[in-house]
Amino acid sequence: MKISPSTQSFVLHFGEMGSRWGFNRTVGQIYALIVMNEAPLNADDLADGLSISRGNVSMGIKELLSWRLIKRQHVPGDRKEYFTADGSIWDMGKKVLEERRKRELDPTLSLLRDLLMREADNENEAYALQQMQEIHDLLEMISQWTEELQRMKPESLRTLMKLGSGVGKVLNVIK
Amino acid sequence: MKISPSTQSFVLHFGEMGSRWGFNRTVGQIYALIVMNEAPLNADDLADGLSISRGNVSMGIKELLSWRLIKRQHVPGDRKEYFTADGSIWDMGKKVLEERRKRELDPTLSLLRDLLMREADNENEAYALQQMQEIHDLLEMISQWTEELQRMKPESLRTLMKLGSGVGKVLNVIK
DNA sequence: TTGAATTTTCAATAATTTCTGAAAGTTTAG
DNA sequence: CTAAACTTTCAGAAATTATTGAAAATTCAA
Repeated sequence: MKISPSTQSFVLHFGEMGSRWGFNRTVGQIYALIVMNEAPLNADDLADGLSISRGNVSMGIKELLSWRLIKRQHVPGDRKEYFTADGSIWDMGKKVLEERRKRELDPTLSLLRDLLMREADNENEAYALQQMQEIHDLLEMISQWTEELQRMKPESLRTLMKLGSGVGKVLNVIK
Repeated sequence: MKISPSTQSFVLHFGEMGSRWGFNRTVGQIYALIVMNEAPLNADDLADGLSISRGNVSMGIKELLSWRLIKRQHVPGDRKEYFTADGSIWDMGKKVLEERRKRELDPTLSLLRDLLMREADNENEAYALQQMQEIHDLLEMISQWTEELQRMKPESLRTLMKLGSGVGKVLNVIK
């Protein structure tokens, strides 16, 4: 397992960022290393490459499998388990969004809907409920957009990417 | 500072979620409490209401001011400093997105651009660079959409919200 | 000015999260 | 079957992050 300097930099950086996307530094690094390698990697490659314990790798792999970001891959003639990225970069984006929707957005929406069933019995509470309603509507919209992205084909994505700063035009079409 | 049960539930939940949005539990709770109250609150209200120390409130306020999510408000006849939410719920969403873009997306894009300047001197590295390019393009697109949302007027937002599940139609217009 | 009211800072401590590595569990070649 | 190869688990240790509260700094009324 030799790691090129640029992969090294990327892996380290991705680890730091990972914590913002719902998994910890090590999990982020493991994923980055797998994504940067076309060839499947095994747990020892990962432990060596990242200088972390074998047990830590096992936990990380479990987590990444639960996000469906990596998949097991059998390498003929080797008894070890190997792993590769599950899907394209675009798939990665979709899965992270989807998973976060399930873990964060849905529970919050569910709580808000509960709270919004209640009647306000004073002015302060009325204000609070009104604010909750606005938050609910905003999150609901984000949730719907997220769902929509899931259904989007990679071709549409490519068109969307090429739009570049023309992205604004699309939103203007709406009104 | 009496807190209604529904506000209480919301504040606690928002605190937990807050950690996903770039600030910690306490900061999330402070913000939620301020948002739920039309009347400005002072540091003691917050410390009491959330059962946290005065020092912790001070740190939290500093953080929220740096995100421009709350603003100081002078209450005539009182020497204490008071705080209210800075902007609408929609503004809150925009600010959080914008701040995260600056803190997370921009540094990552900058690193990727650096790394992508290099020449691959073997097949593995070529593959890694290709993956980095795709990640770059995806993040660049997200960054542009985020920027676009900043410029969007609240009226367009309202239209967008009303679209509901019709959101998909809009994306189809693109291709 | 002065000093009481208020806010901020920050070292010490507490709470939480992550990581290790040995032991237990599982799989498979022979 | 057996045992070596490999993986997973998990209790304790280490590292990180959050919180307190007393002291220092600031603000402002008198």
